[in-house]
Amino acid sequence: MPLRTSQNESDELRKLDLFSDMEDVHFEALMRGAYVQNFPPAIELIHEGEPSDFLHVVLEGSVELFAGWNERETTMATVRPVSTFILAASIKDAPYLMSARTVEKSRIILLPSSDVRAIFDEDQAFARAVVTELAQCYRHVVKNTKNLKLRTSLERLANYLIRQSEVSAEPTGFDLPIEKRRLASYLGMTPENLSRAIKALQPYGVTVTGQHVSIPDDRDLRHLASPTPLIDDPKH
Amino acid sequence: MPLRTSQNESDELRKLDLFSDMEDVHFEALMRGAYVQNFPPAIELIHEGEPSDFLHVVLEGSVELFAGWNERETTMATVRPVSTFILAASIKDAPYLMSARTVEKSRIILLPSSDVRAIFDEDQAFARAVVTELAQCYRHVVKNTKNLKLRTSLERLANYLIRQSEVSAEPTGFDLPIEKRRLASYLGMTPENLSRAIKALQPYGVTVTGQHVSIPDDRDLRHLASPTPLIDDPKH
DNA sequence: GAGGTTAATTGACAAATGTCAATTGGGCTG
DNA sequence: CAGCCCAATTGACATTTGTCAATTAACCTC
Repeated sequence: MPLRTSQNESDELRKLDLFSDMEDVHFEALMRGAYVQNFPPAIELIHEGEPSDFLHVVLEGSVELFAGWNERETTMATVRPVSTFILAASIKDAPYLMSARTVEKSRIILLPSSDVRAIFDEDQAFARAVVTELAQCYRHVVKNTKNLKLRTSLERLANYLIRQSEVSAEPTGFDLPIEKRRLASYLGMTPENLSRAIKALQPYGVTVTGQHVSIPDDRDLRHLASPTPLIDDPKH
Repeated sequence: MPLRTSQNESDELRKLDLFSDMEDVHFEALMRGAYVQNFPPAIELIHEGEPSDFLHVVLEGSVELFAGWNERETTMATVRPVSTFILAASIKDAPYLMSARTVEKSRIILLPSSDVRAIFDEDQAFARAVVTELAQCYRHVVKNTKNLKLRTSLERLANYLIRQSEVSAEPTGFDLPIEKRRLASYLGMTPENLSRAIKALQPYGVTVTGQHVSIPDDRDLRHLASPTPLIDDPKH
């Protein structure tokens, strides 16, 4: 049963760059039309090809964006709190190019796309924030394309691990944020190949135990990986 | 030597969706600050990692967008008249993620990015057109990623040829719009592999002679390719 | 703690694709 | 028209990655 958002949840949403500069009256109108819902794992929230009736925001849990073709499927991204996904389809009233399903129990806000578009037409600050968000999404996917076309699967894994290590900034290592079979799919390889690639990175200082990764000395790994902000840094 | 744009060229630019709803006074201001220049083939217009000082518009000729990493290079897109490229970097004042070079002799308009951003802040219709353009660019790259991850190189070529055949709508076939080695790179394979893939498609009704492609009966090809608008249709 | 289920690893082999070099074809210039 | 240069094709082989199946590991429920 869909519920209205609590004050706390509205505040969480307000903090997002996308909504933070929106006029109060517009934000309140958006919240009045919003639903919040809990979903169990493995529930498909949207399906590629369908019209985008809502703009979704992940408040808790996580959501996998994936795409399929001819019985094949690939993971395109994982969405974590607090963030939206597939803004482009909502804003332009175009069909979804990707599907989405919950990875774990998740709490999602659904904002009617028609409300979002109406405010977009009225609120200049929101329009600008939409542009920023779309530009960032676009740049992110361009980097992903470069990663896929320019690097082998071993190089993609190496760079991924370096990136995650930098983000966690823990000297004892970090936990992979998703299951290995999904990580494999995201990186454009099979689970078997990921397993072999993880093993192949051991001589470069990488130790993986279950979900835990530690890289006490990453110099060799960095030499193999050759990270560049033009591919690997989401903020660049 | 950079020249100012002629009335004819301004008119060409005005016709673009990106600029067509811009207020006259803003468009005129943009044109006053614009340069137009002829470039011979193989000239690098922009380099990845560099700041985006100009928004470029291709009036004549063609421009290849490409990216490199560790001595490797890949073709990301080909830009034809009349259109812009890499709007996201200009609008957000971010470094270019791709380089661009002329494929043939080309006539390019250069619009100072600072002028573009200033008008973006002022002109609501232009801001909306920017959103449309960015959403389209984003969706295009997502389809490209799906193509790369979900399909083999043979399938990518098959779908590319079907797409080009539909666009040309000529019963006698069409000419490939770019050189084969660049097409190979764009589709994510080596020139040798493209050559073999072209050969492998002959039993499916594909005949290639130099740049000319004819597909008198495309039923078998379509069966192999399984085209879908969610990957292959730029307007979907 | 046992049993069941799913994820991950491993082995063996197949397929797809890349690399390198030689040859052929096409286009351009003098 | 000849010569040169570059694009494309082809052959042989290497590498990367996928597929399939078996085994092991991990997690969850009763």
